[in-house]
Amino acid sequence: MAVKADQKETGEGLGGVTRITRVTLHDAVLNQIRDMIIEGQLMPGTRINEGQVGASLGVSRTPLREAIKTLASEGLVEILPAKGAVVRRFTEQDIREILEVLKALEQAAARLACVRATNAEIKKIGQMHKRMIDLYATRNRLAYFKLNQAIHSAIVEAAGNAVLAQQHETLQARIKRIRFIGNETPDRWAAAVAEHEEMIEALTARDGEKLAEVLGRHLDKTVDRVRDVI
Amino acid sequence: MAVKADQKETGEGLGGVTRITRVTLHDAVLNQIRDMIIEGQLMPGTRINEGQVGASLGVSRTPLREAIKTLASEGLVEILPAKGAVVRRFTEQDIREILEVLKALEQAAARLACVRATNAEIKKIGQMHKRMIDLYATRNRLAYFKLNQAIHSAIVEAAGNAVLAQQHETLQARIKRIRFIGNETPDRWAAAVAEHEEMIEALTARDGEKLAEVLGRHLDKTVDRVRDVI
DNA sequence: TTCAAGTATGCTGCATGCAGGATGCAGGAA
DNA sequence: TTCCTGCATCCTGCATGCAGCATACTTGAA
Repeated sequence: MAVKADQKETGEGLGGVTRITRVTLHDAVLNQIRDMIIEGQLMPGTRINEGQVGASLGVSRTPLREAIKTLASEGLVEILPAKGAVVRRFTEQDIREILEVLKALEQAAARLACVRATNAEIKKIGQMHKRMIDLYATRNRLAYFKLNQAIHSAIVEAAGNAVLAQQHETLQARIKRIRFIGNETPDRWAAAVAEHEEMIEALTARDGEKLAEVLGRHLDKTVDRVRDVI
Repeated sequence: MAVKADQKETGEGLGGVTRITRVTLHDAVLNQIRDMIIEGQLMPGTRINEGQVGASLGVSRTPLREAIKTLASEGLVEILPAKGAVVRRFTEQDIREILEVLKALEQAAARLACVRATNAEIKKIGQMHKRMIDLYATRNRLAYFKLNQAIHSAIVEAAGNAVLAQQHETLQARIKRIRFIGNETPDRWAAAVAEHEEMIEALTARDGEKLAEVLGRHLDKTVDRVRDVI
């Protein structure tokens, strides 16, 4: 299974000509492994054997090692000197801390987004919300989950702060898997949807404080939602 | 000039025996280069020639490249495919965004610290503040600056959230250099000191909201303090 | 049978080799 | 003179080789 070099548009040259982008193996491997961890193909505690993983990706150890170092700095893997890298396992304390920071970031984003977001952005988020409600109605859990995360990311992006968005994305990646497998009881799920409803109202009204407050509640509850899957 | 392998205490074995720590070249190089960037030995825009830098550190290209990848994910260097790595240059927009996030993080830390910090921690921060005042009195700019940063970090650490502290540290590193060379006019410097005074009062009173408010003001002003050095 | 020491294997950490692309310079044409 | 093209050099990206440590196994003794 070779790594597929995904294209990425980085602006254009003359007359709409798409500039060709070189994707280094390092980058390709990095994204691949990150996805494998998030999607649960590499479970927490799994040793990453450089020889094996490299071979299975059709890549030598060098770019793989570079990718692992990056993943370590993103907090997704842990490097044990002279022993190798393992997919990081998070304690309940870790989760609480991550959610606490995510809360701070999203609340800051909320206040900024209510000031800076364009009407188009707000409208788009509202539409995402509507689609999410549909998915809730049909209990399409996977699609619901993805759109849910996308909404949170969209709010953060609407704050117009790339650094904030990037930090948020990195932290969110750490616990994405755990959030997904967290068991959503029917009433908790309903409550989450209701909170989202409030969020959209606050955003539409550009009420930053209100939006921050709802997001805070929303994330506080997340701790309970994932507690039993650690 | 060989890389010195700095020791790091990672808990202790039996009877206070310091456990020997293996420092990989990757780590040593990483810390070395990070310091070189922060201390201005590697200026923004500088190309990092793997051959040269590796030779000057007495290290082969492999661990150096791994370190560079990590620095890139920390946002201190930029990797241009097939061209190499350059020390990242920050625009005024970048600085504003970073400070905005630092503000969010420090404000969150402020509220948490006022709840969770031990009296000993608060006392210690108060003492650091007193020492800083002395340094201000003697206009010892370098020492003042370092202690100033240490105080901010101490407040964040007092929040008892390792993830928060780590994110803060990483972001702070990005603009440490710029903050240092930012020209502190006498009145702006005095204002900063006065704000610090307020901060310590709020912290001692465990008034999280007040502390968050002062920190917010403090960081808002920082944009002005560094604007002209970009 | 159990424990310990010695041995063997495997894997990581690092160095180095090699190919391909990027940069700079020289030479020629307009 | 200026611009373009071809060439030489340099450097990055990746693969691979090698040494040393960690772990597992084996053998022997209590």
